[in-house]
Amino acid sequence: MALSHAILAALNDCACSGYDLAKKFDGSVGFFWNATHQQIYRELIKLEEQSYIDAQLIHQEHRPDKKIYTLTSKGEEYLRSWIETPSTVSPLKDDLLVKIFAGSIASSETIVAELKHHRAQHLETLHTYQSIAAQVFPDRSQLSNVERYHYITLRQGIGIETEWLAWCAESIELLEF
Amino acid sequence: MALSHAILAALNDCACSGYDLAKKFDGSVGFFWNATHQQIYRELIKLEEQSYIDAQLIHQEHRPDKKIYTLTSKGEEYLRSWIETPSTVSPLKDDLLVKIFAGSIASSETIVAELKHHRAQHLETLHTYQSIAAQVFPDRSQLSNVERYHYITLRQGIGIETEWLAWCAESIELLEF
DNA sequence: TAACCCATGTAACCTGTTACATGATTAA
DNA sequence: TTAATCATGTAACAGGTTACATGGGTTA
Repeated sequence: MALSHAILAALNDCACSGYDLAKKFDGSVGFFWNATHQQIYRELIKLEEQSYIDAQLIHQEHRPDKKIYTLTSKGEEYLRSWIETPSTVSPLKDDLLVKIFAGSIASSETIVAELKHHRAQHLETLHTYQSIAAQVFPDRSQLSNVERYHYITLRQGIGIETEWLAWCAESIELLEF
Repeated sequence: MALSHAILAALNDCACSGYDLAKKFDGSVGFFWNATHQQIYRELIKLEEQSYIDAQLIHQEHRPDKKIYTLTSKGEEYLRSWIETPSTVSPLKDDLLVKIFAGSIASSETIVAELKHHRAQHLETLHTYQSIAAQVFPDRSQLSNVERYHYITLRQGIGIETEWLAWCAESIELLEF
């Protein structure tokens, strides 16, 4: 039931359509929870059946109609009670580490190339996070309550990506010399 | 098809039964790929059908019989070719970050308590990794090829857990004062 | 004598992925 | 005129979770 929580969290941030949500899941919430548009549409139907969200049909000229979803008070209560229930650390699923674990059956050049490839991806993600930090949180001493929480999640991304980069560099060195 | 790779990687490390694999997925490979025993048994059947692994039935007195699975050369080739195919960074799925993203609908005490709870879990994991490092890799200048790769994955765990701890501490401070 | 370990499995269900489908509008 | 954007959906399948089931052996 975790996709539902991510959707409710996104809708709590701002009411929007399934299509908008799908785009949000490519940024913001999507940085720590990924989902395709099909999953989102399916989940929205269930959430509406459970009265956690309300849909308002918006008729548009020259564009397909859309449904704007809003959290109901029941949905908000449900989100809050989930947040208040302690959880364990989310399990990892990481391809790169599986590859490196079995790395000895390939050549070290292959593994080093893959590490460099991942280093480039992490560097790009770090740059994305840093530019969001500069653009949406230029003044860290003046954060609203909502902003402070968003900023904390951004800091996590920046810290973790920085750590990945350091580890990639260290591992490449260990394998090249 | 990623569980299959994790199983092949585990079997490449050492031939074992489904039951042993399930235990391995609570440590070693399990640190970066989790799976239940039901998933493992189901996947083993498929891998055997595809001739990526071979089963040898071991009859035991006073204990249920068991099947020891070994990688075939076809399975090894398949694992190697997967490792040689570049992959993108694995997507995240993290409950805590979703909770914090929507943190403003709960009290800051709730969020701080959850951060402390997670900090304790990360500290425990870090200790686990550090004791493995001390016990299985006491002399880092004398690593075999296989050990070097395992050591690199352990270093990742140590680095990431350390970063999580730093982030938890920083976030708690931001919310408490 | 209760609980846990060894060892494997079935069944039902939920979640996630991929492909396909529609149809108008807008920018290159 | 080609591709992308807006907006929603169906269908089939793969992967993951939870509960249930068996039955002997060992440890507290």
